[in-house]
Amino acid sequence: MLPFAPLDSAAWSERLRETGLKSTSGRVAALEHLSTHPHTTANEIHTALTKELPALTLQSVHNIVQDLTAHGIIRRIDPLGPGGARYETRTDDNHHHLQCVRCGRIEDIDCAVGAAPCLTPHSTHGMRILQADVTFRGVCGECDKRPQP
Amino acid sequence: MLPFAPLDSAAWSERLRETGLKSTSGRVAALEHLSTHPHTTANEIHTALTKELPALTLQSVHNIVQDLTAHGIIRRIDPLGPGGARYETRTDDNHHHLQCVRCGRIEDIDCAVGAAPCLTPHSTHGMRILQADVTFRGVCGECDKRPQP
DNA sequence: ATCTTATTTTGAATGAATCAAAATTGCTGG
DNA sequence: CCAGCAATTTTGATTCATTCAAAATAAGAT
Repeated sequence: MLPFAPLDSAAWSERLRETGLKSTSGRVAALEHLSTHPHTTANEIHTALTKELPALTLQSVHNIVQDLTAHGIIRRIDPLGPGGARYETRTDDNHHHLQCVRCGRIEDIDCAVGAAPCLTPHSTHGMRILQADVTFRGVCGECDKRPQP
Repeated sequence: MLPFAPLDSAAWSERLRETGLKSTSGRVAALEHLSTHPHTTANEIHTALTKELPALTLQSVHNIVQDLTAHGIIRRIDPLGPGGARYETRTDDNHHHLQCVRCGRIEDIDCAVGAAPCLTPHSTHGMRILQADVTFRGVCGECDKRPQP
């Protein structure tokens, strides 16, 4: 079970309108997919939605994730390594990530503190700190069983 | 003053050979540039070195940063937003980053704990944690003065 | 000095993301 | 319910970062 129940399409529509954005089938479908499949790329979203929305183009998916990111409805992450940007719908809970250094898999992990910023640096270089992004790197169970290549 | 004195070219040559890599002018120049200009892209390295090494191609710089990363001599970071991968020579001190959300500038910041992992998550999803990557996001002094666009 | 092999160059190709203009769709007010 | 405006998507092309393969070169060992 996900820590946050994924919203249904009506709820996503409402959220879009509240934010001043139009509710379109592409946006709602992308949000539904992202909430059940976190950390997916624009490409993966497009592939997944092409069955129910054959007309939706990859460029539109790029537009969608960019617009939604700019309005704070989704969050962009740029994981280490190849593969491009990934997106997620959990934006306000200050959660963190676990990434396997072998297979690249990403998992969510709740923040111990909860509120952002959950850490504060010693010296800030004159910067006003808003939040701390934490990514734990390690080796996942699957990859740990397998001998290294 | 940098927290770690940048190595001179002889020292970088030695470090390369110790690692089992050949010491080439491109690699040494890239390492010298990276140690004095942290968080630069392959493109920026190439542009900076083109004066002293006109024959060095961008593809070679990509080869170089990839090889050096694979051997742990430099570290790759993928900052949020556009612009591609960046690299740095500080690999063993478990330091963290500050990134301005407006201009994208990145600064180094020493880790409070020092040894990796400096944080441990509550639930690990069965993953063996090696280190914690922390990036503080905020608004730098420069951008805070300027009114928002 | 030469030989072996790693590295760089050359030239081309891929993949992610962006841009501009035309077509379409959602939503507002009549 | 229909018309009209504006936001959004599509279409088509382009840019940028990165990778690939084969040929040329240079580093370091013998």
